[in-house]
Amino acid sequence: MPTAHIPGAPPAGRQQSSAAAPAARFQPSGVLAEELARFLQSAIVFCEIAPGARLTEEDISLRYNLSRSPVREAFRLLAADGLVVLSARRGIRVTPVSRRDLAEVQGCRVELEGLAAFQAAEHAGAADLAELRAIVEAMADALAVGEVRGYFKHNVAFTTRIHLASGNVTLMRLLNGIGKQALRYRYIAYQKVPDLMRVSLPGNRRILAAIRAREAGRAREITANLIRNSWAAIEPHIPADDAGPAPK
Amino acid sequence: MPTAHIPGAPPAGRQQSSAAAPAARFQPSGVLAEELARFLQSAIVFCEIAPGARLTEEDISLRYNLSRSPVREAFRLLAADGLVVLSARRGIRVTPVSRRDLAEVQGCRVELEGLAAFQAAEHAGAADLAELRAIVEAMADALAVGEVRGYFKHNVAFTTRIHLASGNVTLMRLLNGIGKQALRYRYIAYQKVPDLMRVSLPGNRRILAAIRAREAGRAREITANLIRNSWAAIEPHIPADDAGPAPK
DNA sequence: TCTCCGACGATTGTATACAATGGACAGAAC
DNA sequence: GTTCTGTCCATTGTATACAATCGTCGGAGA
Repeated sequence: MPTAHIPGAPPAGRQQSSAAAPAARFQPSGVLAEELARFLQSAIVFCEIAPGARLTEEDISLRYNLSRSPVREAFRLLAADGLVVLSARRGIRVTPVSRRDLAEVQGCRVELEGLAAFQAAEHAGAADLAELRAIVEAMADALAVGEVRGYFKHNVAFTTRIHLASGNVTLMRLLNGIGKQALRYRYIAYQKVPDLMRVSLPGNRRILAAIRAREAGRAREITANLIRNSWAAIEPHIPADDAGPAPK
Repeated sequence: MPTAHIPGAPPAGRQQSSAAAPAARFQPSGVLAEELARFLQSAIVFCEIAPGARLTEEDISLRYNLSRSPVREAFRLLAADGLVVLSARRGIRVTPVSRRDLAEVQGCRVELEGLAAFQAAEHAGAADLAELRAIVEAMADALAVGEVRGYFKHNVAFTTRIHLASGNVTLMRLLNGIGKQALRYRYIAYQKVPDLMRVSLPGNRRILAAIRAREAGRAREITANLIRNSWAAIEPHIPADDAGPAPK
């Protein structure tokens, strides 16, 4: 079975550094492995690489004209975030989506995002509050014009900013680890149920209000509820079980 | 500044595969990177490599007679678990311990371990319960003869088994990520405050009882309290702030 | 026709060589 | 004496070659 198609990549032929054929849309600036991991992560989150798709290290290294070292490292990074599954000498698979996985991810998120909101309410500084308010406004604007992807990105920024405001690096590390996986589901949600925006925006406004009022417990509750709501909205759009016959 | 001393390693001289000089106590059987990561992890958790110690990839590869590839990968694994901090071209440092870090780790653990206990109470099967009971007895035996390290290991096994019984792979992944870091603190705790065992054992018995009785909420509460207790017991034994003048 | 066995190929695991970068230190200029 | 600057070196980043392993597929035998 051939490996999966990957968008935004050169046509799989190795290319010289002539001006005519730029190195795809992947243009590394710093450390290759990290750049590549970010690039692939985005492709996976936005379902440009399908869940369950199969990849190989050599595949990617040929496609982007890199050596296998950084490619290999990039895949380890993605695996640590739960976005791909490595199996020795059997290739690499993009983690499939499933209701079971969704339940696990959201269940953990209820606790951790709740904790982040709680601690953000305790520790947020003026700069955090101002930034959060600005992001909420950007979300409102995106909602007004119906820009789903724009709303999604601002929503993610809002969440991330709350994590930051909590001042808890360990918590951020954990949320980062699970968050990548969650992002896929969140994106699917907004794609399939754009109306989720109408519920999400007021919810986020209330979270911000609770944080500003230093009502930590309330911030936690609202956050938890919002996640549970979106969870319920997403669930019907995820295949019921992983796959028919589990591929051995 | 020379790199840190590492116990259980050959005397830094490269050695041939003669029978006389076995390859240290590190004897890989499977994938080198993973084996090495496990080996180093244990050394870090048991403070055989000091917090804050400096290492380099080449250092380790010479010491254990490996190439840099698996060594590099092992360090990435450790970094993903928060046990070391990588900084490009400046070497690798074993993550220092600090009260702030302790607070973050334990704060997250309260939520996640609580969730694990909750779900374990919901889902544990007969095999899980039997195993948990056996482990508790082993802990009691270790306590009876005052074997701190033995008690510690069984205690870790108990926790891990609860994670498993929760049936939540994502949660296990998260707990695994933060757990490695927590292990250091837990080990320091039992070393400095052996009496912690006397509090811990009854607590664990009550957790098990709650799980057997399917009282999920109670299992969560007891777990959370136990963690908070040990947290309080550990704190005085950790240096108040990271270090005097933050080394830039 | 079914099963077992063996060879081959795909894919990752490991080793090694080379490149690039950033810090430390010595020396000169002020 | 202090500061700036340039060189050198330690250390990681990247490229490539080779080894090991597992699955697959075809063929032979029952």
